Amino acid sequence: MDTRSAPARLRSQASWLINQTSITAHQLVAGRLASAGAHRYHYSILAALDEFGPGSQVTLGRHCGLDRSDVAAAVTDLAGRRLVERTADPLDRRRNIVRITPAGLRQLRTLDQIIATAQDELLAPLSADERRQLVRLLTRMADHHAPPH
Amino acid sequence: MDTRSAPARLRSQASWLINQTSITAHQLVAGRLASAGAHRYHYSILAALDEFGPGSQVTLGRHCGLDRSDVAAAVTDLAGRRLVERTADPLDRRRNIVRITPAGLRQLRTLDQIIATAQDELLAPLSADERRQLVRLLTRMADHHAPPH
DNA sequence: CGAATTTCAGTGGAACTGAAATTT
DNA sequence: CAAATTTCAGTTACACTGAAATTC
Repeated sequence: MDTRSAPARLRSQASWLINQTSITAHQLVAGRLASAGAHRYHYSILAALDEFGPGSQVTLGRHCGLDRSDVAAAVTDLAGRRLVERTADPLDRRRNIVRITPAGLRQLRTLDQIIATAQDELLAPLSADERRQLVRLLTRMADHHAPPH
Repeated sequence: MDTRSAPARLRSQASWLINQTSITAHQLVAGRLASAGAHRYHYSILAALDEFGPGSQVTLGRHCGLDRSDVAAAVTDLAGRRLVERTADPLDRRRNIVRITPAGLRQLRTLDQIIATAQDELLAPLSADERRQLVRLLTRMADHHAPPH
């Protein structure tokens, strides 16, 4: 594809531009994470556990916008690598309590670096000021379309 | 998901924001197109045929960033609905020449309206000035990451 | 021959749905 | 009983790949 020769109709549509950029972003981020044996979901979950502390899988999913099923699968994967621990909640035995391990914290730091590099690649054509503007505008859109809390 | 309560790490990353916004955009656009019995690929192809005139499937794919296989399937679909015509190129019989029909043009006008409405919904939280800024920044990114032509 | 085009079959990740099992 | 949580099986759309058939 050469987006520069796309129909003007598409080139001027926010949804199309966002989608094209999302494909590029995904290729950059997922590609780099894959070479570290990691997955996009893994990073989100480790980040949420680090920032908010241990929590149930439903809570995790709400925090990072992941589906319950995908959280279950990702947590199983992460637990197998000893990056998180999954224990039954003694106060409510329907729930699992998921917590990050020291190894998980170390992995999170590594992934932070990897992802920062990908961001830089993605935002290469923008100045520091423009990057802040873009993040500001996208944040407003994401917040606006988020369900009421 | 409530993106407002996502980890700060994710909320500040351009790639994550773009991805979340892309999901929203896709839901808005694809949902509305579906109620008109249409598909995202269909709109791209009709728009390219309208703007650039008849062309081969490879050309179509290059113009709107679609894979050769997806173009083949979409053109078969569109031809079945008589929105495009597919004829063999007499000068190079490896090629198909795809052209938009009058019915295809009418459908394109309809889809234009549908998609414009979705854009408005997507960009609701932004002022007219901010919408232009966003499109400008995304265009720069898309162009920068496009392959050399 | 090599290269380009179309077409089909299929892969893999992503977002999501339905339903069962368990517990509150 | 209804509601919440986890888990599994499966679905759909999407981006992409490999390979065959045809033609240049």
